[in-house]
Amino acid sequence: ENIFDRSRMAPKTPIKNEPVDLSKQKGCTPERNPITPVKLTDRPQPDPWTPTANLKMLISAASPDMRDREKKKELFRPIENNKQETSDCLQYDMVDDSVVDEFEKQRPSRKQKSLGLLCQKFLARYPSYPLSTEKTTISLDEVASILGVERRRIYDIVNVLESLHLVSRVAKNQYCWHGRHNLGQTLKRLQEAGELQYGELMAFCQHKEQDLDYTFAERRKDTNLDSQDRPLLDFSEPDCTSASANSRKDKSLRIMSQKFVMLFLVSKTKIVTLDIAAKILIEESQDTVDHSKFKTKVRRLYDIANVLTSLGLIKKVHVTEERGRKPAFKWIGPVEFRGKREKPRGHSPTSDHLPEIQREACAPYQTCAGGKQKFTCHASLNDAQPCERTKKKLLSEPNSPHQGKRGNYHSDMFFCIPLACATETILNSGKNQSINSPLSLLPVPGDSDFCVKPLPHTLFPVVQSDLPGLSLPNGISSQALRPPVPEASKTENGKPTLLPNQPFLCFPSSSLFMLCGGLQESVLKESHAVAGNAGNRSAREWASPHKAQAAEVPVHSQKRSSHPCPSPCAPVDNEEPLAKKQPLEQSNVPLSLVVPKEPFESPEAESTPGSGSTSAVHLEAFHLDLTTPALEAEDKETTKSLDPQEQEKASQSKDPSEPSPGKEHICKENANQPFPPQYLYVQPTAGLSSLNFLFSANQAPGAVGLAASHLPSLSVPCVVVPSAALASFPLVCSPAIPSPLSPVPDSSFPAATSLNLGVSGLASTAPVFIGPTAVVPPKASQSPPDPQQPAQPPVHLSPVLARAGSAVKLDSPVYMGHPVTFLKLQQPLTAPLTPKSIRPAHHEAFFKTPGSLGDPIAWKKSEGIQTRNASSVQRRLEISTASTD
DNA sequence: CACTCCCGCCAATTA
DNA sequence: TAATTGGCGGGAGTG
Repeated sequence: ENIFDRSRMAPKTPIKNEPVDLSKQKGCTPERNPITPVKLTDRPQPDPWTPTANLKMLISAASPDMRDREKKKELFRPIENNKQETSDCLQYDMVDDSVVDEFEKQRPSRKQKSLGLLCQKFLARYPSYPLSTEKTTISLDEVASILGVERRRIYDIVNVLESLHLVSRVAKNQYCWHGRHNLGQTLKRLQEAGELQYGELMAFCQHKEQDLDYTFAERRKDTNLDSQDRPLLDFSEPDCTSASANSRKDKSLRIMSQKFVMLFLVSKTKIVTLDIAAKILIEESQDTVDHSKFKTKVRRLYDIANVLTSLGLIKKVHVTEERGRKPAFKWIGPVEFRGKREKPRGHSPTSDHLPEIQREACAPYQTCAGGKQKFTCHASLNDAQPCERTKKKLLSEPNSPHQGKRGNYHSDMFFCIPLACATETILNSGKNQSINSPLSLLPVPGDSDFCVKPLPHTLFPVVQSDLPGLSLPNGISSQALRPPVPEASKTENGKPTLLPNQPFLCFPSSSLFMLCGGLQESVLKESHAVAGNAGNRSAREWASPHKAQAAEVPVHSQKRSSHPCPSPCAPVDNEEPLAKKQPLEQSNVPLSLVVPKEPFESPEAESTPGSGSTSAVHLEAFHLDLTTPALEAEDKETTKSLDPQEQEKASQSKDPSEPSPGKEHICKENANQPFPPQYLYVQPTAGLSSLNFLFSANQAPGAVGLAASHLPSLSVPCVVVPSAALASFPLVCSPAIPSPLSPVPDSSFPAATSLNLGVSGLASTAPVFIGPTAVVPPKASQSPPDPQQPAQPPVHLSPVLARAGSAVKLDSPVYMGHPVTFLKLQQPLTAPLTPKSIRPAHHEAFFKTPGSLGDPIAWKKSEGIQTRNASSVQRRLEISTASTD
């Protein structure tokens, strides 16, 4: 283990010494002895101190120069070096502070011992942007002794840094320092993941914090899913990670850290209050939040916040709310990640980084996939073969036990993220650009498949058989997913008319998105014009990622450290859409928490993306499966529920408008459809796998019994589409209503959707949208009735569905005509956001929905993963039901 | 008193 | 079994 250190260690060590001093900089005078400063004050005191001091002394004597030199060397880069150097200088200065320290020494105040200060010292020892070539190893023992603290403290720091991939565990006692080169990507991923998981929540929070809290509690179950999500977060680093290292289970601190960061990234205001964060982060299933638990969570958040503060990512602030002033933290780090701001230099991807880089750039998906394939799939979306692979995998794997495993990693989850991104975009969509990308995103996953495939096909009668797959839990996810894919392909092939016959369709989250996208079309269009192709791509990629996720799901990922993928999506995403999107989104809301994005966004994008993401996260397996299907659906799905998928596709195709290019094809085809079919679309909830179902207004409800078993039986025209990427399956019920969508201008998506559906076959009159997405509202408004009806059916279908129904009820009150809301969610995403236009409504809707969601929770618990899936589904359902209107 | 959050026990995991 | 990790919460420092 030490080996690594050897070469570098020497130099570094010295450096470290200096750093110590740094912490004190504030103090004042610069003096040389770094050692003295902080530590002295701290307690390490006598003993430790001495030793440390000695070391420092030695270092200072000899090393200072060494260190500098070395650093300089490392720093080769001009620019970065400059910065670093500067920092170094600072450090030195810090050291100098020793004088001041002396004063302080006498009384080591608590502050001096703070984790934040300790973290600063720790960070001072390493370059923010280390040369790629050089790997810096960190010896915990060494650092602990140098900094004069117990090792336990170092763990606190390292765990948080690890969550951001600034370091990775190489071996026992050994961590590898990566610096901030990939911070941008990591943040991006987190943002994406956050969108999926927390988008909804954020929205809620904004509206009703308290409610949210409750919601959260309810969702906690879902949260479990979150745990699964973790993986997502964990992007392990390729290089350093040692398989062994990862093992630890969950590492709450790591996960919490990532989630906490996600909240900031998802929050429009970039301000997160501790209490809200704690509530959101309390994963446990327990509804009741123990006060003690809450306190513990808050303690941890402080620990994390201190580290993040030291990293310059957040700062402490106070939010004055009605109830009073609350401690909060504001994100002051980068908001846009494309460029990876953090990485100043164009650092070459050096050895260490390379892997990651590659991942990011090209392979990211693969990487993530841990199951590389997954990513591949992603890519594959573009490439036929890969996709197929993924599909296969999905098919096979998904079914396999793994599904749920989180083990796999989160990375998978990440994949999902793309969706999230999309969502975000959507949110932003208000803004065209962003929107475009989002749309594209949404569509992408499925799109490519869908689009490619003839939308028309999509409509084939739903195969009930497919439904089975849908059946909740395990089977469902995998199956469902699978089917979709095949279907998609099939759709292309030919099963065009699904819709007509089928009462309802289940769309993979992706599909949903698609739908949403449709709604957003307008937006998309706008944006697309700009982004157009690019958007499509992104979409594809995303889609593929989803698939990948699905695929990956089965695969386990590495343990914590391994993160496979550096966010595949990121690369792509970052580029166009994301950047655009994000900015927009954020800007919007002032709320303390994340606020929902723009109304539009919320609706579609979110729904879709969110669902996808969510599902991915939570359900992973399920979602994955589902998603996969969508994407890959062709292969798999065909077998199973191709039809549904197709429908979904169709629906997607509807969406296509949004999606950009590829999708558009589909869309066009779909477009043919006169208009939105009526259906209810249920967004998948945020993180979880959500199943999106489209119910034809007509059939709606009852007819469709979604229950897994039912589905098949249902001869209904339902189509279940696996959400391609995500697991979530949005449900759409097409009521027979016609117009709801049309009204929805904003939500082009809905409209589009409806159209598609209608065209596809659903004759349902009024389309109802149920779903998190905002889209719904418009539709909903128009077709108020639907929601309920649809809801009922769902109930039949599966518990989930039922819930959905129930949820719907709940929702209904909330929304006025909006159907909305989604269910899911704990963290999910939520799509909550619905479209901007919707916003007001959305907000409410969301909230309300959540309430409805509560029921779902129960379900969730019922079964782990499955539950999750179900939950998501349920949620969706609920959403759908809710509002009708 | 409320907010922070240090400290370190001790369980879970590893080696 | 010993060592490493890290969850957790008592309770102290600060304002």
